[in-house]
Amino acid sequence: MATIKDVAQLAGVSVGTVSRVLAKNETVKPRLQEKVEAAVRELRYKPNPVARALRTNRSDIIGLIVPDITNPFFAQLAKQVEMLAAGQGLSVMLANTHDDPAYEKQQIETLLDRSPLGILVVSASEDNAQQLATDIPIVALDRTFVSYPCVATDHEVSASLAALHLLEMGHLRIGYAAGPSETRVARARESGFVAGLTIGGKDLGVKPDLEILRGAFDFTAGEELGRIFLNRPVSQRPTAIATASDQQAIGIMRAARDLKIEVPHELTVVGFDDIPLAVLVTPRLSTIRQSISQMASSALDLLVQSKGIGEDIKYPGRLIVRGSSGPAPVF
Amino acid sequence: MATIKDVAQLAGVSVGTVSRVLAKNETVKPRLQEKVEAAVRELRYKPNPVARALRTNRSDIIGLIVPDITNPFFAQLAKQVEMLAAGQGLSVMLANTHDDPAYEKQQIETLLDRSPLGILVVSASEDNAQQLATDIPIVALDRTFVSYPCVATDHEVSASLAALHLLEMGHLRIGYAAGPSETRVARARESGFVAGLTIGGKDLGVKPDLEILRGAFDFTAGEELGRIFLNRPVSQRPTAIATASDQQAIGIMRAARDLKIEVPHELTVVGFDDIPLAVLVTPRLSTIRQSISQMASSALDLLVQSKGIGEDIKYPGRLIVRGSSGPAPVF
DNA sequence: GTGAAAGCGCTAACAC
DNA sequence: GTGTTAGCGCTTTCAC
Repeated sequence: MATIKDVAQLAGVSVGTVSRVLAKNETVKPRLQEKVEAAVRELRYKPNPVARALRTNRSDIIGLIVPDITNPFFAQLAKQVEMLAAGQGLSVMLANTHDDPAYEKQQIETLLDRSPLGILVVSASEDNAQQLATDIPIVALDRTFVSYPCVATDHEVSASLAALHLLEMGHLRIGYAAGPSETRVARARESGFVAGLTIGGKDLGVKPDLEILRGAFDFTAGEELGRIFLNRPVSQRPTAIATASDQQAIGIMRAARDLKIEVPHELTVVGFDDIPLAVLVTPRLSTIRQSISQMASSALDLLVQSKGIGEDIKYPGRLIVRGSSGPAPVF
Repeated sequence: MATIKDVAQLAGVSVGTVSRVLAKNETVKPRLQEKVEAAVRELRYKPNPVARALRTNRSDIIGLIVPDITNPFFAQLAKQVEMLAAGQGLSVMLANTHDDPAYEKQQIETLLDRSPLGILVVSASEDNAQQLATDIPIVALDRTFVSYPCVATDHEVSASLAALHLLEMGHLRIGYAAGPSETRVARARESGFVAGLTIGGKDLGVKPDLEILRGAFDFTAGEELGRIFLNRPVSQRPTAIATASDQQAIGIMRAARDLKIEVPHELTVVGFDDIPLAVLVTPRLSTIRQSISQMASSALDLLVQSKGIGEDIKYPGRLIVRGSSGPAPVF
């Protein structure tokens, strides 16, 4: 591999000059600049990122810490981050934390040792993580992390979209399958849904009935909640159920099928997340999709510009209407 | 951050000695060794990986190139690789190729510039990729890549497992939904299935009827193939269908439901891959699971030991029997 | 505006 | 056995 020295020699200039034209901005005479560029081309010279990193204490690597890359949401996030990063000549280092705060800390520290340009972390440690002693920019993604700027979905607003959707279709007996109230997201989605219902109801001059049940985010929990919601006389069961996750929603659809309740004619179901499975179930699931590419893009921007203590950024999700939602039945 | 110099000073030795105790194997007098170790602890010294990489031309980074991290199979692979790597103090750089050979080449070269310990690549360029000019070890994962050693599932053997399973349950009219014959895996799975049926049939002294239909790996193709297989008189339709992918299998189950054919009582379905969705459908899907952790582990070993031109390694998949397979119906 | 030279933190000869 | 030292390839003063 050719080094900067070879280039300097071939171009008949000093290494300093080569370095300057590589760094673009400096004031190098056009004549020399051309000679250097010619030499670079001829030798197919590419600066050694490792040497550069040693000298400048900063490499063109972005660290990405996620709980579990196997989770489709994080996988999508990772993909977007990697794509955007690659577009800027940056590489991505991936680390999983398995939702273990101690392991997360270790992973972050290992990464920090490599002097990355910055670190993006989807944190597992809800609150109790201590500030890192580093000047490497860190941005929290999806969930807050210590006091670093956080780029995330506005779960409140997003959930309220589902509420408005139900109201617009005339539903007045509504169920909400919430997530575990220990988690911040679950609480945010729940309160957003409630708020949306309240405000939307006022606007439309109606007063919807709301029943909230809580459970895990998963399929099984959804099925159980579904049975509770639906295993009662028609006049007492909700005509629409929104959930805190698509898995729950799919569980509820399963429960509905078992009880011979037809979706969407007798029951509307709206999920949250838009997981790949959402389009594979019948009917296809209406849901709220987070704006993953926007999040990735903003987070990366924050890092690259290393806007020290930036402000949190929140993006609303988008309502995706599919076959599982329809107008309220008239009994 | 403390440097090796600080440690040397505090321990009252030279940097060379410190470097030696850090490298473990050298012959350093126990007395000095202890002093150095004490100094390391006191200063919380951690060697700078960047400096080390510059000096040795090799870092403790593993490159991982996949077509698309969003694909659950690659995500699982990535997770395993990352976990195993982290256990050895190695970090993982992730890059997506979007199944584009040109982009893949670029991604590999970018990675190569960072002098990684080695690169794991799940290649998109089926055949036509040229050898890389580098002495950094490369191992192909899941699919062959140029002439580098390849760690993959033995698709033939794995598919034959499905065939034997069907025979053991007494099925004699069997359908196989193959993948697109342009892809190597599809061909391997198909021929493995056929071979399994032939050999197994001989062993059991039976001569099963086999009908093969081909289509894309996806859900929709499965549904179409399913309709062709199943939309005929009972006496002429297969009592069991194996597929080249779980998506196809799930499509077939959907087709069966539409035609009021009950799985597994009237029809056995066996997929391939064990995607997360496989346990969410009703009945749950019997399938062949690739041994992802074994693959990841072997591939990593090959890299770390940089067994130059090692041999290809193939692992058989494992049959996972679930609700979608049952004994052949007696008509 | 450009060249010379001093390191970034580390490893690996090479001396002793 | 241990210390000394010469770089790895680059950026960035500091002179001129």
